Amino acid sequence: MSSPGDILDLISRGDAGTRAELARVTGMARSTVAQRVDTLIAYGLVEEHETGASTGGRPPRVLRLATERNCVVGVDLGATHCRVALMDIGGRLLADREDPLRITEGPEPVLRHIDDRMHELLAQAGRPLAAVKAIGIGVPGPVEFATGRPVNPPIMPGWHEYPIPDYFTSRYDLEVLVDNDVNALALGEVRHGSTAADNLLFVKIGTGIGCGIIAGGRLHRGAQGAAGDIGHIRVPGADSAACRCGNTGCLEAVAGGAALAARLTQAGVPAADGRAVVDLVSSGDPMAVRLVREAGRDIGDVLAGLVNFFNPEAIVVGGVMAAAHEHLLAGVREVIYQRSLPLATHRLTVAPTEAGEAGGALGAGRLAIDHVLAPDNIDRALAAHAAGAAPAAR
Amino acid sequence: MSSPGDILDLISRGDAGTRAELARVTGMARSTVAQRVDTLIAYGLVEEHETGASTGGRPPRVLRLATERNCVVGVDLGATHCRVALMDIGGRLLADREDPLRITEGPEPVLRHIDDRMHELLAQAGRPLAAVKAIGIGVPGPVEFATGRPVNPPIMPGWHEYPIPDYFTSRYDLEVLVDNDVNALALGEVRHGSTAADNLLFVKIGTGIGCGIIAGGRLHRGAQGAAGDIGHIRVPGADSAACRCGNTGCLEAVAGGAALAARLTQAGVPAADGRAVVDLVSSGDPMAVRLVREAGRDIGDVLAGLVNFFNPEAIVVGGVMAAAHEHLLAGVREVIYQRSLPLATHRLTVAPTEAGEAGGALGAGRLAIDHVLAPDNIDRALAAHAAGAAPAAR
DNA sequence: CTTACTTAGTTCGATTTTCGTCAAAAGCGG
DNA sequence: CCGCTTTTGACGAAAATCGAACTAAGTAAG
Repeated sequence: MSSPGDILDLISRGDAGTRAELARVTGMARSTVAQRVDTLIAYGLVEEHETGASTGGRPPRVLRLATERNCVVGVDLGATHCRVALMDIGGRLLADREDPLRITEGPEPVLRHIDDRMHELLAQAGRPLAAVKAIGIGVPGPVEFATGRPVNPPIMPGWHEYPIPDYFTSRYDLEVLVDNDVNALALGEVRHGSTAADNLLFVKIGTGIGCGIIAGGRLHRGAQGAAGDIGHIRVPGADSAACRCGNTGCLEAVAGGAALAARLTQAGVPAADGRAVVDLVSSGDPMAVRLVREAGRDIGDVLAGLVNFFNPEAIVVGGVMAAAHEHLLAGVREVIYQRSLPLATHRLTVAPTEAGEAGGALGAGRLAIDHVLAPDNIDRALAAHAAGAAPAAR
Repeated sequence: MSSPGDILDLISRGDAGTRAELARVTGMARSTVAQRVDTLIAYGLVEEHETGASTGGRPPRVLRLATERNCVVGVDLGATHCRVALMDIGGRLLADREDPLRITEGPEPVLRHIDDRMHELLAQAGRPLAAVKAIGIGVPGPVEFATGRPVNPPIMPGWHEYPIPDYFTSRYDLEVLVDNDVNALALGEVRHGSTAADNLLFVKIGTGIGCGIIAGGRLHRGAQGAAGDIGHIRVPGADSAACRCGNTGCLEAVAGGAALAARLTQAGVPAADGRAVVDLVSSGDPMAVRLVREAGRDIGDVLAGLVNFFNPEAIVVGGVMAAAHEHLLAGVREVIYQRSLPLATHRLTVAPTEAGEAGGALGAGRLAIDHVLAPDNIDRALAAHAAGAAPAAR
């Protein structure tokens, strides 16, 4: 028994593109499938496109997601930037834009900025506001996902407990998902990129270090939504490094972008931040290269433990520092393959992210898409639609 | 729309115990619920028991799992022991028995032993063989769960790729689930014990150290079924300890039962194995106490990292060494609360397991029960039953 | 160009499933 | 004993689903 939501799921995943195929895959009668499809078309989620290639008989009519009328907005909020992306529910990027923006300015100005950019992008892409079904936002700090409230975020003063979704839901008829930025990145990697993995770690190495976790095909957020905070795991042999968290020997204090910049500066090679370090590496500065490779080994040390514990099939590295991935990954791989168990590393891939600059925003958009297209939510929406339409028709 | 399987799920979880309650919970018509229940009763999975207490009107008839006719067998295989437990599908222990048995003897003798014990326990409990719907087996090594084949298990020579389920499925009409022993323990803790947690780590500290992972309410096995192998994570400041895995500084080489026994012996207090260490601790030997507490700190060091990464709501400690849990847990807690982030430790509980000696077998049994009662499997079984019965009746 | 064949989609009556109401059952309280 | 409440079973009504027949739209062979 497949509900309309399940049908839509098959269409959106590309598992079935025509009525006949849907009938074969679900095992339901063709007439029933046709009726389900009609419902979805009437509701505006599915469209009939061109007729496909014949396989010896009447050519099928291809079904597609109604990408013209259904979009989402993905937002990547960083400490000093804000990227907003407009995507259709097929996952295609329609338009995006990045601006410098200090998250420390507080919720209202930042959310107003997002709001403005959303309208700009909609105008640019020629889509109406009503086409936006959901907004996904990735923020650089812990969030209670269910309510969309940041929880004591270290680098987001003024955001603690702020109900981010309310800003938009009080103005527009759409849904808002707020999550940690690394979770968005991880989701984007498995659902948008080509890395098909049910168990994946997305390691973001920027100023700090964080990790998005896909466990059994689903995002793992942990009990308090604090999962993935690997920046403060202790690195063997680095007890002298003091971390902003108050402890010593944290991974972030050893291999984070800020830490590398500081160490490089101290060694006589001035570097303002992580990006500066990356630039030095690109230009072949031997000291910077050595430091980054060493950082890779430190990160690898922590990841080796996590590989034993979690047994992922892929580790994807992103973030500012990942731009220097040849040297960084060399160090990471070196230690992982040395320290992790053969069974766990046997088929493990360690690779840089394929998503570019817009990765975070695309991942956040994917979060929104997954929510909009979730079979349960579709069925609920259709039921509400039918209940609202039927009495009005009488 | 709740299928018969879902109905059974509600009954087995205790969420609804009468037809009226089921109707309220599922939102389906009472007549529909009654029909579903009839199906389950006819199939022999549910029984009507005594009438419950009236709440002012006709007293309801209480529905229960048909525990008389449906049992499972849970098996805990250790390096040197084999515990077999007979449970009903309600999770109640009917009979169990433990024998010394070297797993190195190889698959056939060991499985024959299990087979014999199963029949003994059945006779003892007065249940027919046909009542056994599934067997769950926890083994001390990595297993490909889907096929029930061990994968290069270090302490199980001769078991590599051996198809354990076949031994039983070729003889009897039942299903066999084989998993790592720590996974069984973890499952037993959340489903059998009182620790209700969607994200839990069960840390087994015996000769070696392993960890069962519950992520989002489900067992996390990882890509190769190798997840939870925390015994070979590197402990900061222990690089001198050589491990049997070939590396140095592994947790197991520092805090495992075998390592502790060796260190204690070296210090002039002879101890044969982990259990001997525990005995010494119980008798108040100061050296042993100090060592165990130190081991707790080392384990805590690794767990602190995993708490940051995984953000569980509970850590449960079991295994031989956990018998000395006052001192062990003191060390574990000490380091975790010092090194993990406040948000992650805020509501974290660290406690010894409540399951006793039979924990492993009970957990393995729970694995079998969960499989038997899984809504999808129930619906499949009912469909097959109906398809087989209907044509015969004509 | 026609004809046979194949596959896709639609229509509509038959069947099955589910619902909702009604009545009977079974206890409580006065 | 009688009204009240709650549970359960029964049965006709309503809805969902199926399946077969039919139409549509192509390919391939002669």
